[in-house]
Amino acid sequence: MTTERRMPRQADIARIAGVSQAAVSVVLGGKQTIRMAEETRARILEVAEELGYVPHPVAKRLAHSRSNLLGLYTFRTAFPTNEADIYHPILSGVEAEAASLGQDLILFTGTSGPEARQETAIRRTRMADGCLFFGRQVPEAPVARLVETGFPLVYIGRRPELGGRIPYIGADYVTASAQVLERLLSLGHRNIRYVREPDEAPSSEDRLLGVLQAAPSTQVVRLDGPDLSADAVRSWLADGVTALVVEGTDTGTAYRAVRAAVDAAGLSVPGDLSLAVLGGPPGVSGFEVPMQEMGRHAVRLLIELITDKATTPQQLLWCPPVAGREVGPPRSTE
Amino acid sequence: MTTERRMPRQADIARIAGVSQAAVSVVLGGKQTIRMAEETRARILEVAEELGYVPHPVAKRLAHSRSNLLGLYTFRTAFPTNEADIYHPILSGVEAEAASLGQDLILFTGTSGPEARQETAIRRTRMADGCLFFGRQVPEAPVARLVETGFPLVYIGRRPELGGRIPYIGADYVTASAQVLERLLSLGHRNIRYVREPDEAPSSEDRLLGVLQAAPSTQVVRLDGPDLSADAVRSWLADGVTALVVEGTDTGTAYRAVRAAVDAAGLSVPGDLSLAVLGGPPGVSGFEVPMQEMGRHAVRLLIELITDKATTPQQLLWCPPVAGREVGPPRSTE
DNA sequence: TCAAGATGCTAATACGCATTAGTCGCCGCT
DNA sequence: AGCGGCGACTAATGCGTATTAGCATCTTGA
Repeated sequence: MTTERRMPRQADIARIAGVSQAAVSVVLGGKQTIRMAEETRARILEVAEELGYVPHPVAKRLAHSRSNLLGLYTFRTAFPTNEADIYHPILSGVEAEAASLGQDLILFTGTSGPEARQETAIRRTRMADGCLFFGRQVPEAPVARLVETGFPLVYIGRRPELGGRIPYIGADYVTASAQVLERLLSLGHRNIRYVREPDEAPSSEDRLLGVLQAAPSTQVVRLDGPDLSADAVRSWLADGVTALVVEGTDTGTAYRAVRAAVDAAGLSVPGDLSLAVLGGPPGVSGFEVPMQEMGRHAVRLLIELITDKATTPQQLLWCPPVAGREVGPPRSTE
Repeated sequence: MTTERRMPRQADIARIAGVSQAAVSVVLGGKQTIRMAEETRARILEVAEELGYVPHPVAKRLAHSRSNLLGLYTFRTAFPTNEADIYHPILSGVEAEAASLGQDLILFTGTSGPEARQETAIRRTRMADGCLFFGRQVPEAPVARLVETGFPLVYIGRRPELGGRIPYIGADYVTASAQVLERLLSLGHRNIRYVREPDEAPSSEDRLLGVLQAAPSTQVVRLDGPDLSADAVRSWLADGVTALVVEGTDTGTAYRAVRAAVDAAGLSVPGDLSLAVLGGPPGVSGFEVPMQEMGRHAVRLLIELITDKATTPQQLLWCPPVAGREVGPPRSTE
């Protein structure tokens, strides 16, 4: 036996309190710019309380164009069944920051499907005040449309596309990578090998840049699959290599491959060989990608864009170095 | 140099195509009840495509239609930093089903904060076409309001509150628990002890009901903290107990406590003692709570409620039994 | 030839709120 | 007396869509 009565609206309050709907809006909206007799204000508040008035969020949004909703476009599922979820910390940061700023989040589904579905999902993006985009993909046409119409969006991860007009929060891989190499150099390593993932991406280029900047003589090897043979590692060692630096990514495949090969070759780390990862699992020598912080900053930047207060729409965050146990002085080759 | 053009609306399409806004709405809305010349319809669609028209979801929703947005109210953070996240599989199911039904999700933030904030968050719930609620908490007043005004909502987990008017998707703990006990009985166990969590909840009562239904002579013990002593377990064994059944919950504290105590007592499982959990970690003897399925069903039920097609607004799902390695025949006490 | 019905569309309005541009009465001042 | 100004409010409008009632115009059939 549902009562099925309507929710009270401002008009109801107005009728009972004997004022206009506008008066109700003014009082409940807490506007100080408009004067209202203390008595009337009190009466309105009283009636509102009595009726259990709750502003209708949709109407509110339609009227003043802010919904306090931020979009989340993940290009994949936001709650993957897969345990090792690299985005999780970012999302966690996003949620925390959004909560503290009073913003709710819209999760767009169908972002991982075929291109046609993806595109309709990108359109739906507009129902939020602005949208966060995750990951490496940039569907140029639809994203360009968003950017051009001034729709606030922030990518997580550096994006040079569209002539550099895409706002983003990235990590400063160049500096962080350079620092890792500098540390190796200062420990005495002179023959260092850098192992890249097969994949290309700005974050990948940035790491390489940092590596070569700090240690131009570094030899670069590109993995062509998810595996690396123990023999390959042995031959590097024979060439005098004393340290391996591995690209770290979402999937961490390169690190796993290298680690497996090194173990298979029966080498001790860092006794026989130092090993560093550029943005790897927590605790491993190299540096850490500040995931949570990226999420938080992305939300802050997005809000700035929404409120037209953005100062720097493209920011790179500092990655804290990790000493770890995988790096040590080179084995004396004498 | 942003173009800063407004998003096109129906009125823009109407002007260009030389028809009324209503005509545009009719055509784009796919209404068959209203006749429209094939030519006009084509023209409108063409213009819409050209302008890249996207319906304004908020306006759509205000105008008594659907926005294809489902709310998610978690009473805690949706992306906890904590690794062991019991809700994750549910959320994963929700997301998958929502995606396949073309629904996006709104994550309400601030749902774990102080009561006042929680209440404003519950209000915001109306932004969506309907909302999923997670967990044990039922803030009676605001939820009653939602239910009474006919706002579609579905709880995940059985909820007897509000005179049983809350729609939910739960798990059939009674049957599942009874089956576990029946198995123990059929293996020959006669002296069984049931270990409950300190906490009370419908799901907790259900399990107890099932236990006593299948094996009325079962002794019930209630934990009063997160720990259990090895001595307690030893004394049970001395009393002739051959099997322990443990309540399983979100946190899994009871199971961990019992497992620790049994190990500390130096007992082998199931050699000395059989051990079963009512809804525990995957693979452990007892039964499994179909998390993913609950998520999926909840979404389906919510959609049914939204479209007024709900047949059974309260459903309990079957929990698959898990044989596992922790249950065996009782030790011959001769 | 004219009523009845079909066809193709539009005008008007609702949804619930925020906001802007007033309106109205009254007081103080010259 | 007349004017400015202020305090306290309201009327009107917009936000972008969906829906309903209804209006021309065109076919038909008798």
